Amino acid sequence: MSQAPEQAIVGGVLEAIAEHRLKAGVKLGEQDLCEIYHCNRAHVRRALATLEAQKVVKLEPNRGAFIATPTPEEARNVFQARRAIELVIARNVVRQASAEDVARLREHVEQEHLARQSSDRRDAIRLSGRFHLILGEMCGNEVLDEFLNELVMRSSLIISMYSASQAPLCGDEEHALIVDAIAQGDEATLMERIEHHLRHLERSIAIEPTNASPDLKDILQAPGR
Amino acid sequence: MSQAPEQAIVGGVLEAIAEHRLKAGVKLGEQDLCEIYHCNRAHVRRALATLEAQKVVKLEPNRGAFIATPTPEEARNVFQARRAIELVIARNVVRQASAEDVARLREHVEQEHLARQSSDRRDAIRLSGRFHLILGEMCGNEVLDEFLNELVMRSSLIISMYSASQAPLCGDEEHALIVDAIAQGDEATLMERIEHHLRHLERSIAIEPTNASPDLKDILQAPGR
DNA sequence: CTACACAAGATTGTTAACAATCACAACTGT
DNA sequence: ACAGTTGTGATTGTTAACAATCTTGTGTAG
Repeated sequence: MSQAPEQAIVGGVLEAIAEHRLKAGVKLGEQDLCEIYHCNRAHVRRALATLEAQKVVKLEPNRGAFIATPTPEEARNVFQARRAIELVIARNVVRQASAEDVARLREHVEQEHLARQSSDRRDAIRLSGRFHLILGEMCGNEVLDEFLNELVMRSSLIISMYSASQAPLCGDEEHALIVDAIAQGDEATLMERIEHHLRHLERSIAIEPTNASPDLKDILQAPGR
Repeated sequence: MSQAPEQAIVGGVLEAIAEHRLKAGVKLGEQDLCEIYHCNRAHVRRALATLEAQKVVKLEPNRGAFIATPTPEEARNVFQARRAIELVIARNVVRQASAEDVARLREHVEQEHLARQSSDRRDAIRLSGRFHLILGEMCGNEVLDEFLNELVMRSSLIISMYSASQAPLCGDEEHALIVDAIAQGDEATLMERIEHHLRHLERSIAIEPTNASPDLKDILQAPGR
């Protein structure tokens, strides 16, 4: 089977969520997706099944597919799971990080800094979440990496749903401090910083759902695609 | 949309894996599944997409769907992830378990004991894995519970793939000792026992793939379905 | 103005048919 | 006997069409 259309749809939806272009509760109409991705409905329906298995989308019988809307309890569960996973990932990273790994992380933090200064908010959001995903890639355990990917995506939905104003970014210096601890091989400090960072992120989210129903075509066909 | 056929297929496959009736590498033909579950191919293809998203099945273009075959590295990653997840779950359980929870766990351990004595191996296997899933249900965090479900399922595949002889069950008394620690609210002991138990299970698996290609109809239409 | 009923269009659910690809058996040549 | 080629049937990939359900707009009554 050719999975190209399915992969394009799944990847496009996940990316739009990561960049906060696609919000919780938005309806993903089958025909809309067919037109956006130029494919047959069978591909769309399969991609939606995949997205549902990944907790990205909720399929409602006879009504269609909607981006998931996490409850407050689910939000708390996601952040607890994140702390569990990211602490293990961090431990793996600090134990095996090479000089190249550290340089890559520093480079990424620098890019975050530049994106903030250039007021490119979408880029800053993407890079902010991406920092955590790079740690997952480096930890040497693909299972943990996959879980982290799912948790970061679900965090994105939670953030876009429960942030009254603009989505909060990770603290300005917190990523840099995390990289410092990795570079120094200081496991205890690293764990503290990761825990502090994630609790800080969780506290920065107020429980206020925002409402939005933007144009699907604009979102999924973002500039640069 | 009516998800009944899709759910039946996904549930049936997962259950067959948990009971070691369905082994790593087995081909799941679309037409076979249509006949077994009396549904149209569209349902089968969607269920297979779901199973792939859950890492249960690997879809190969133009060749079909095969039960996943974890590599040795993946096996190690799964067990490391399991230790990370199950330790957090255990901590949650010991902090919030009620008297009813403890009674439920003791009842379950007793059932495991009876299944072992009655030589009902399939039941013993199912109950053995189920003990861990009950802890997940009790931990009050559905995200962790979902991850645990996936990890236990993948462990089942690893066990059925890498065990040269009969699938090892969890140690005879280890579950009972875990329940004791929960009953006594002894968090430190519980964590030790969980860690020891999981490392014991991991060590009991030899890296010897077994080969089998049994009849799909017999497996998915097990007695009692 | 509000509430209810009905109809029409939109959307999702389902199926069957055809196209494309692969696996395997049979045949041929060395 | 073994290796290579070809053909056939099986299986997967894809599409379109029809059925079923839902949503929305319009009309009517109070």
